[in-house]
Amino acid sequence: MRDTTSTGRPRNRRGEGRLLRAEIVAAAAGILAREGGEEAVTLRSVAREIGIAAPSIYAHFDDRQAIIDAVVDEAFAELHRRVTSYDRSPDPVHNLVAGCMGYVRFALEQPATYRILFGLAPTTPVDAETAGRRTAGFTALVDALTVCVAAGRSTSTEPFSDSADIWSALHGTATLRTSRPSFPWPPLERSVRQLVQRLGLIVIG
Amino acid sequence: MRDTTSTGRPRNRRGEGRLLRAEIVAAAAGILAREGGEEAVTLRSVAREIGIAAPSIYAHFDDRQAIIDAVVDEAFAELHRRVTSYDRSPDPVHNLVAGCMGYVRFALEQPATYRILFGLAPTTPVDAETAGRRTAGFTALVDALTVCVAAGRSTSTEPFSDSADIWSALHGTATLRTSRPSFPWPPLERSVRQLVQRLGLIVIG
DNA sequence: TGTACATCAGTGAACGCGCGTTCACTGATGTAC
DNA sequence: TGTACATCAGTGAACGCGCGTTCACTGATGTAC
Repeated sequence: MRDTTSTGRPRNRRGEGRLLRAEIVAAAAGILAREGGEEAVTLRSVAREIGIAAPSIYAHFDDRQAIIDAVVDEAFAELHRRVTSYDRSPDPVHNLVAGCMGYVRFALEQPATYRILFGLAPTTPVDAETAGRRTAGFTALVDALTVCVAAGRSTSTEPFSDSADIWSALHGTATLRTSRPSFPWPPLERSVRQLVQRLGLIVIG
Repeated sequence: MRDTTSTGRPRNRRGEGRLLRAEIVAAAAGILAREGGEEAVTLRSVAREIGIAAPSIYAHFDDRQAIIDAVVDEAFAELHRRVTSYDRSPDPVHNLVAGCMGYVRFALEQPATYRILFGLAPTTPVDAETAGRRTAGFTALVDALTVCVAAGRSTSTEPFSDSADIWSALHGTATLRTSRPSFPWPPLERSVRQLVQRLGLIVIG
């Protein structure tokens, strides 16, 4: 395994050096998803993937952790999309379940990516704006449950706490299935629907 | 940081070489719990902790992974104790909740240890006996819910599937709280009691 | 009771590996005059 | 239109580190005779 390739990629034109930054983040995200763990994302593995020399990365990132941070930011944005991109229904319960399904599906389809979001306590302290972006998914969940309460479709008296429990249950559903793929799990849709209905105190409409 | 210490531990007496095996497992478990990640358990860190030379470990373990495996086995046994060691009550719902609380408390008190049990898919294939020991906790949960059904305290018609969902929810409750310690979580007991009651279809007795 | 010897419980030095990071550099390309 | 030069987008070699693992070894201790 060589660090460099003779048939290397062509260098970017003048003024287009920033393009490499995006390539680095994309390569890191790819390695993470493919190899299954953050530790596989090294400066050298990223450089190898793109076909550049390892030190070239320092023009765009302070250190290895800065690459990971960029991947994390992108992944949070993608997760938020998955939680909020569904066809709106007049039925608020349907919308709530759809958002939750989006969450769980993301976590199951991209387990390694999901794991760097919620698998460990964040090592780097984050500013308020970043923290906001990182809890946007949860906020959407609370909102969706509150709409159900307002529409008389949930008897929850504490939507925030009940949403926190739903979030925990969704998180556990996705991660435990990832961890124990050969366990005889109930069908995913059944579990998610039931978790939401029972923990969200949904009444049949 | 040196590999060896001049004030090393005294070597074991003849015939007591196996004692070192237990010391190695205990040291590895300690490093794991203290450092928070499996990757901190290296042959050298374990040797340093005990005060032996790194190659001495090879008399007791084939390789690094074998140490981890031994720690995992011990941790599963400990988890099973935590799930089943509570004062039995005539109330089957109380027993069910007590077992679940034991599970979640173990996961919250020893997050790194819990993570090597359920944080990733097992890398080493396991024999049937080992697999059985590793699902003993879940079996206890199904049994406890089944007792509730028999006593008319649960209306669950699918205790196995509902137990799987409870397990997922407990897993998520513990791991997400570990991952997001500064989130305004509801009190732990409230969440666990409510997860069990709602997902287990518990009726007020 | 004395002694040669086998065995046990380790040690110490060395290896090759991939890693993050530093450093001095190179060669193409755009620009000022 | 030509040319000197600054800048940009990287490169290549090297560093020290901790790691897993191999190897030949050592010194205390129990045991056979």
